[in-house]
Amino acid sequence: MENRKENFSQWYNEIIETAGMIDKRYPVKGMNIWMPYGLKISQQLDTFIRKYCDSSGINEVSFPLLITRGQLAVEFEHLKGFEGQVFWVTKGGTDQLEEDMSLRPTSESAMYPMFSLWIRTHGDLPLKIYQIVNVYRYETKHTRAFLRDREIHFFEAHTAHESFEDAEKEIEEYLSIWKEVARVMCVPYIIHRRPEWDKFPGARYSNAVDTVMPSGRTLQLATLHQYAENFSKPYEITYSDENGEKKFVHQTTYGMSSRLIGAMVGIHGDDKGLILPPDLAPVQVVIVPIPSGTDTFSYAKKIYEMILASGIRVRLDDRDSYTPGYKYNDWEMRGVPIRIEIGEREVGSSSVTLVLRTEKGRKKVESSKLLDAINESLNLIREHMTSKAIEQLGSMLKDSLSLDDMVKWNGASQAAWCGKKDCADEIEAKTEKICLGYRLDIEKSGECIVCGNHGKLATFSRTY
RNA sequence: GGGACCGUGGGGUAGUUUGGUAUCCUACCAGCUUGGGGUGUUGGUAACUUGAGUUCAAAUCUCAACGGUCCCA
Repeated sequence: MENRKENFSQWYNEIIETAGMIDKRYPVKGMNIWMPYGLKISQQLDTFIRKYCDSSGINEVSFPLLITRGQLAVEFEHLKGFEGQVFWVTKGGTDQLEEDMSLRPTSESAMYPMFSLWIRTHGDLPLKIYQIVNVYRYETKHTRAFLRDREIHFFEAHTAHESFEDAEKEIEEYLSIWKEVARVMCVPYIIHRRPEWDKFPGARYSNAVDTVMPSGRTLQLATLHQYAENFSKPYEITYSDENGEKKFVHQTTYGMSSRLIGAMVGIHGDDKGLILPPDLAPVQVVIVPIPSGTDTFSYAKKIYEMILASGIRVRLDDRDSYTPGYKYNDWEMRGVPIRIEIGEREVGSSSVTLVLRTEKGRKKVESSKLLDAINESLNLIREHMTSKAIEQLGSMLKDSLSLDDMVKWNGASQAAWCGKKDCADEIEAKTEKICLGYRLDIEKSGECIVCGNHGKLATFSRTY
């Protein structure tokens, strides 16, 4: 296993394959196979996302994959923002299609023509839907599993509202959903208002949730967009208000992707491999029996049944061809939060030995108190992971007082910025760091690090 | 968008400079052994990305495609 700190990129590439999350050998660039372990993690996360959306009154739908050229071209900025990274279907069988169709790069242009049919009156509003589907982007260079794929496992929520204010409230609501998602991932984050030139194509404004990877590059985890009437006008999504007046709806979107998985891998892992948050780990507890003269296996099986009955995701590693030591390393590499060792000592004393992935050392627990001990340990692991990740994020974010400071610092840099593109461009030219925008979760003003005019706290970094 | 490097059994590699018999580790299969931190041992299976070119002869040289990795905008 590569050293995570010194060679993060290689470590990352290696662990996602050896842990059995994906297989990168599929012969299409940027499209990988989700292997069972990786898929389970992703599905587990989707389950939480669905739960939070459903309880927030956003309903799941599923739109077709193909979008006609005509649909895509309705909103000019939107089309322009995506042209160059769209996959096109131009043939059906041997016939040229009358109209080319794109593999959705995102679903605005698929959904909004339908919105204009579905929405008639203010009684139809708000309309709130989401889907979890694959989207396609023709990245020509440097694909990277989970972080920059051509086929992307994607969550997108779309809402339509009567007023701008209602839409603004929805964006607040998105943020509370995000906080729940971040909590189960144990991933800390910072929030930005993206600069004008970097907002989503067609949006009024874009807010983004970012985090910092151990490599010092920032990673965008989620985006929350205010569209106002920018899409409802070209797509003619209107409703009649109480006075019978025709009005355009105000829209928002919320997007997340498998980058979340990449973030978890990168942020929590160590030189031994993955460390998975208890809520998302496909296996929360693994039992390793240690063969000996006495029958340790039946006892291990009993313990297994007991844990299983309590609803905890448990696995009994009864593989005969591997030694206990091999299994310890194997499950640690896969990031299983808790390991239970059962040998003749445990059988004799009616206990088990507990090992936490986030801690050194072993604990002996009486089998009668085991379930409580497991639940406590899972909580402890959540706390360990969260606090360590927060500390790590803090250490990757540094205030800079000059461009020289910024150049010297390998992580993300924070500085006051006046908001002008010229200044951001100069920072980028001299430091190779991109402007992520103003911090939305911290209010702080100061003199722009470039021009000295009034500015607010912003983040600059290399990005994924 | 520009540039560099790379592609050898399932994974990691030696061999490429100087063209000629493909190395080792790991994994896998069979057996014995072992088991509280990656058991040991014996035997076996398995590879030169693809296409075109140069040549008596190409993993090795040339060109292209595809794929991978990194750096710079």
